[in-house]
Amino acid sequence: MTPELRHLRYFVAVAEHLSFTVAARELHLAQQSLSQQIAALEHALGARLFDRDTRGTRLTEVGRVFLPEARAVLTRADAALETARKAVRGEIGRLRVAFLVSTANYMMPPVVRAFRERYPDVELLAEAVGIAGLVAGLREDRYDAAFTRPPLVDDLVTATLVAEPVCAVLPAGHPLAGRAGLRLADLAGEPWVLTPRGSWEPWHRKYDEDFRAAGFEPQVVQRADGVPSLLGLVAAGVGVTRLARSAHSLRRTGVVFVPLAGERAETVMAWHPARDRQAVRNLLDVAAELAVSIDLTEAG
Amino acid sequence: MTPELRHLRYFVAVAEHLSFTVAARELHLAQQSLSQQIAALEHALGARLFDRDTRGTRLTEVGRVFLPEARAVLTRADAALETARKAVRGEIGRLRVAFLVSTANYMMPPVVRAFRERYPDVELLAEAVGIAGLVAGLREDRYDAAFTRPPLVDDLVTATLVAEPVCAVLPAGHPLAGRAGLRLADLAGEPWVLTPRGSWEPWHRKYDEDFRAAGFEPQVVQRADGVPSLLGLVAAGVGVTRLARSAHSLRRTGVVFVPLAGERAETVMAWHPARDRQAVRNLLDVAAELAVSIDLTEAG
DNA sequence: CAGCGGTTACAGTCAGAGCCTGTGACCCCC
DNA sequence: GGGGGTCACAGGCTCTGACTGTAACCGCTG
Repeated sequence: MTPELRHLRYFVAVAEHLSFTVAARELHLAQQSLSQQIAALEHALGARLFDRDTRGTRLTEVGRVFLPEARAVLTRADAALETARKAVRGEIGRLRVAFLVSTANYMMPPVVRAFRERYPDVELLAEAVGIAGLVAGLREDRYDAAFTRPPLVDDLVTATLVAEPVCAVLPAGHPLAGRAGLRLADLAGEPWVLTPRGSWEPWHRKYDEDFRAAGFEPQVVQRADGVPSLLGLVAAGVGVTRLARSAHSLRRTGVVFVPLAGERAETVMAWHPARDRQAVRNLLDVAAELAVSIDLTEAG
Repeated sequence: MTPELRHLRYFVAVAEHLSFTVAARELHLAQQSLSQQIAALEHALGARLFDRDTRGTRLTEVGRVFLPEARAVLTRADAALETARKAVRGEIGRLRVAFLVSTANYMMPPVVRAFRERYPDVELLAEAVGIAGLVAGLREDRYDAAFTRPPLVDDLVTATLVAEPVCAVLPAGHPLAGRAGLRLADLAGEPWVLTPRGSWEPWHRKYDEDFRAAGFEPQVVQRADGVPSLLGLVAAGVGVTRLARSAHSLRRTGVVFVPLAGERAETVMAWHPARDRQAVRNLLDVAAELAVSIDLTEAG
């Protein structure tokens, strides 16, 4: 027989009470069963742990030596289980989070900061990536969660955190730059600067729908990847584009942001349903809490 | 269910091989049984430890956190068992040893030194005590072993270590002091200095026999407890006495030791048979080894 | 594309471990 | 001397931790 934690628990209980009867009562089992298990432990160790006769129970020298050892093992085991439970609650471990580059500027700092404060024992790995890498990373278990923009794909779960106005982005001095608001149709005749079609299919399908609903097909004079590039081209007067208002924080000169009626850009947290761990839930909770308490899209 | 060491062993094995099948082979059990036990452990923790499908097994985040914990518990448990085994072998623990005051001067230093060297992790408590306290201490479990002189009592076990000549102790200048050897009968007419009759019955019964065998009853002019007192009285010319040769080391001036024909004084190790631990055996071995390698009675 | 070798999971069965109750021997104290 | 305390022994029950047999699934290979 090889000793189990049960034997150590029994041994410590008997050693603490120096009585099989009392220890058995505490352990909620019969004195006979306790005697049996202690005997088995003694057999495994090759020595008696207690001197016992009709007038009581005393530790032998081996028992005296073994008692602190047994206690230490039990304490260590308890600690191990407690650590495991903490991991289950998502209070310890590692969390790999991707931030879509175009949302990273305003989402990453407050989210990372708040999460680290709330869960200091979780190793949070934050990374800013493009949309394709983000989705692939979630699917292939390189990220546990991601902050990004919809629409994505069916096999990922998302939760909406914030919605902000979508704006027409015009060069400073553009005839429409002074308006308080615009409809997408107002920009039908403008030259457009957009991202390459291949960047992320679901987005471009939605763009196509939006323009069709506004009754025109945009005349694309230039395609460029990344919000800073688009803003640069707009500032240079190459054309106009359409971005979430939070993008304004990336470039304040040479461009004007005018809200487009009825359009909203959402920021969501996304994750793979098969890897729905508590730590991911905790991250969502922290981010959602943050979203109601401060305007994340203004923070950048 | 509360996790046992078995579950941790199984978990570590699966985590190390990342395969239930291979781990089961190593653990000498069926894959199904292993799966069952891991499932039980996961149920107890409230979370899966492995992501498993038909193409393999991977640790979950909780599993990654728990693995070093489980290893630590198993390591601690192994250490505890190893410590227990050392205690069984008498290589660790506490040993309470009594030395009869009249043998302590030559026995205690070499025995304690040799034992400490051989068993550095055993806490050796050495004490010099009178014969009555020594026997009572062995019987009442205050000492684990004792070095003393026979005869003792039936309920204690003894092992002889050394035998030395018994000497007549005479004042310097006594007519017989120049002799190379004496018989007890030669001292029939002398005034005697002896220990009080009450000090230890078995000894005095033997003295009585010795004197009866020598054909006289000693004329006791003074009784005094302890070898130094006897030596002092002999040196003062009050009378003669009879002591083991090793007592000479306690007083070199004013007294002369003359061997008595045929008489030997033994030094024994004594212990209680009910407390016959390995550590006691080890002490006996060390002392016996010492006895053959050096003349303990001369060492003092 | 079918078959084979690999994975784990599910279902049913069995032996034994661990627990129970009943009983006995012994010691101490009133 | 009896009552209350100790622990040990014996016999029986239950459930757990094994086993075997089977199925579902994936990916490689011929």
